[in-house]
Amino acid sequence: MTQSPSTSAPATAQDGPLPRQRRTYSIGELAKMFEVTTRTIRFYEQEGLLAPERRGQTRIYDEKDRVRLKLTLRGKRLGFSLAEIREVVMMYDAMPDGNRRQLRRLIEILTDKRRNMERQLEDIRLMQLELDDVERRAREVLASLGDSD
Amino acid sequence: MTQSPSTSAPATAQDGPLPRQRRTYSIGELAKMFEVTTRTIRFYEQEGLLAPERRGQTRIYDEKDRVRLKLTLRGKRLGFSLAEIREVVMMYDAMPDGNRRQLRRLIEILTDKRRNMERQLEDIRLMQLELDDVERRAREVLASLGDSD
DNA sequence: GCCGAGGTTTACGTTAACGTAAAGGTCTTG
DNA sequence: CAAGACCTTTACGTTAACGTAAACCTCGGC
Repeated sequence: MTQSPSTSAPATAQDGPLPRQRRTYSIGELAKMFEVTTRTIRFYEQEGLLAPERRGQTRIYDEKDRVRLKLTLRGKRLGFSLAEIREVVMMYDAMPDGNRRQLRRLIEILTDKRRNMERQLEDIRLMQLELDDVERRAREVLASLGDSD
Repeated sequence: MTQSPSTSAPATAQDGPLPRQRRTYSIGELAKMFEVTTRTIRFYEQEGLLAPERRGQTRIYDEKDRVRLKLTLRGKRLGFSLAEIREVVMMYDAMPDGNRRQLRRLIEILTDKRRNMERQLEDIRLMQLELDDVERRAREVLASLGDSD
């Protein structure tokens, strides 16, 4: 299958209106899309963060999988471990029939993450000031280098 | 030395005005202050991020060291590797007598970090929205649990 | 004089998050 | 039908950032 935005099926004429967003993806497509390796994606599955369907051996990812991968990678960029991400993701999935204790626990976790975000915001603000400062100084020194060097 | 905010010296009466902020810290003090282990602090030194003085064997940290540790930990929280942090820190130190190439390189790195910060800001914004959403749903489900369970 | 609370070095262990390699299956295109 | 371009599993390797343990020094107080 030498590339070709994989639609789920050839779609015969009588299929009628496609069942709302029936797009699917191969592992390679997702990998390119998010600039990660296929290894990474398989690893995330192994860690319980993804659960694509299979056509034979081959993994078939749908829109939901893509979104989940996107969220996972975003979480990673923010310094969350895969375990943390999985915890939220799994609880989110189990929500509909979750009991009180689980739901409260979920909300607790979310509150915690939010605190984390707040701190990061502050860290970023401070770090930006630092960077500004360092760059300003660097430019000063650079400017003062009339001809020497 | 059963704890006692280590001042550098007993400071005899004739010392005159203390040479601007002469406070020093033991490794244990810093560890508590930043909630890390002493192992971590020694490790950072080994990685070239700190270079405290020695009184005999013992490490003596001053204000500059403390600030550097603070910045290092902040960088870590933002997902920078120690190598990245060291790169900036070392270039910053070498700045005064840095040549053009080095300075330009430093500015380049800073610009890169800044882009990183921008992305993180966006990521946080999005993540906060996600968290809001998940929590809202969780509370809904929780509220709908009149008496069952 | 020794005990406890600090400090030190050396060195091996651990964990997360993949990388990398081998060996093989399945299309499809020249 | 052979060559690519994909996909698969299995399994060992790697790196960063410490943790943990052992064995030691040193001071101030009782």
